[in-house]
Amino acid sequence: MAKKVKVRFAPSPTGDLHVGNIRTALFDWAYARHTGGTFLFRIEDTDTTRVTDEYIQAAIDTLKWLGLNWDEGPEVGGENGPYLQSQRLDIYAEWAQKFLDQKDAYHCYCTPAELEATREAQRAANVAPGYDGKCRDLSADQVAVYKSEGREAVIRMRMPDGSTTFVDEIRGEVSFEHKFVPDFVLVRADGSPLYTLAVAVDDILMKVTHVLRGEDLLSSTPRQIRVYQAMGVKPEDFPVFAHLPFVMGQDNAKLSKRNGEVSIAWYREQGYLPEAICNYLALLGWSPGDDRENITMAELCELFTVEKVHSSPARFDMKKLEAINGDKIRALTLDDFLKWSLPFLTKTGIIAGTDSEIALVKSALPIIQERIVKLDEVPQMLKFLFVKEFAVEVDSVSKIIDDVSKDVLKRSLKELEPLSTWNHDSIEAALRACLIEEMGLKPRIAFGAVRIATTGSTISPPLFESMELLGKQASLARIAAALTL
RNA sequence: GGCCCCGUCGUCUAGCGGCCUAGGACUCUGGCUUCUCAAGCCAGCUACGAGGGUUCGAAUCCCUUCGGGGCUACCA
Repeated sequence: MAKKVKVRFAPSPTGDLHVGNIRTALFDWAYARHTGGTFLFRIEDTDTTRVTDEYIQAAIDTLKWLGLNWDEGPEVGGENGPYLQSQRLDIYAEWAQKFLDQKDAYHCYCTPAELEATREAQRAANVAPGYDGKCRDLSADQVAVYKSEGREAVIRMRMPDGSTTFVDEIRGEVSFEHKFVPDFVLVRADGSPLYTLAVAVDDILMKVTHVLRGEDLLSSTPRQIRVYQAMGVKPEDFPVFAHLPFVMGQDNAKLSKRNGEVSIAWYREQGYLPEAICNYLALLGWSPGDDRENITMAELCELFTVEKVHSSPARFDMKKLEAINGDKIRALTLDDFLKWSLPFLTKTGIIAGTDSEIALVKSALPIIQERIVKLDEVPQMLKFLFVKEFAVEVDSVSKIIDDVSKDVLKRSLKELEPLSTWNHDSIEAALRACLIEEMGLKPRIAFGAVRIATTGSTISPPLFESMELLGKQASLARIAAALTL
């Protein structure tokens, strides 16, 4: 019987989680859910100079916001914790000592300057750069000399001769000659562990069965496998590796701050829905195999297999994300749309959040739902319903001060004033009768003037519905005011 | 430089030897609809990096080449 799948997402929060990280997290999560396995979330904070508590918290919040819930990890705990590597230092130290005792690893006293000089020479000589194994077999005397010089040692893993071959679930069999995989550092001179040590130890100790991660880690896999071997793990117990293709920016370089907005926090502020982000990201490097593109989280879990993941990198396309976000917004129920919209309305000060305001927003949302792509457009769309001191946009004023417009507005006022029933049907019937039929105007001319007068802009939600929501009193007052411009 | 990965429309992709005069989606262009903006509908543009093989037949298999990317840290 196959082992129960356990997939881990293990970011190193040296900044806000970005699009690439999230795509990896999404695939990890989807694979775990698809297989009925466990999704483990681990924080790789061994580089204390770059990881901050704020970034760690932000990573946790982002995953939660996206709905990528984890079964083991920060906040939820689990039997293989702790899940912050900074809290597991003693574990790594123990293993490092064991490797030392087994002679799989050794102390290296070379200074950074010496290592740099070696690399320079190798480069100049056109040979593979990397540690030359100088400290592999130091005698006690030599060690004593180094120590007397005040040198501090790092712990290096000894790479034996030969090669490492493993099967990558996405790329097939991959092989590395050890002469191109130099002895690597496990523990810094200050005693702190490096990624190379911590990642391998944790994946084994936390019983991870599948490692789905970015392809930048592909060439570090032989090192990871070397640590498994030193730990005494049998090959059949190694995790399965699958290296996901990159998400690239417009300029065909790995996505970074330079080539586009990559922080998920930014997308959140712009009004993208988590489901849209996940749907779009799912399509970057993966497809269900048919023409389906609108995929829910539940469907993703059902359909996701590593087999369908690409081996080639994908370019991030904001336009397509926007299109999907628009689709997702249109598919929202009214209550959900309201829930997502409210924060944008209050944040911009359009509404304070009173019950009556919320009720008006709720009745107005249906008429804007199909005309926005992002939630941050909601305030602009509904502003006219809430502004205390209404004014026509400066650019639009000139369009309603001509004689025709004045006539339209005067006539509208006269026709609307006696209306006893104020709804979009009655408003439309009244305005059509007088402006289109009697005055013989083109609808876009006639209604355009009324639109500017009542909503303040040439662009608005449907006019009659807008006027209904605005109310008779305010509508008429605005038309009257427009006549004085 | 060395090692490794990758290569279908502008972009994301379908395709796993004949169903391909290469399908879908986004973008773009034109049109329809229309009270603005959208949405919706219709149409159009545009791709198998190149060169060799293998085969009756190749986007699909092999080789070479070109191009892109990653790694080459006491980062991850």
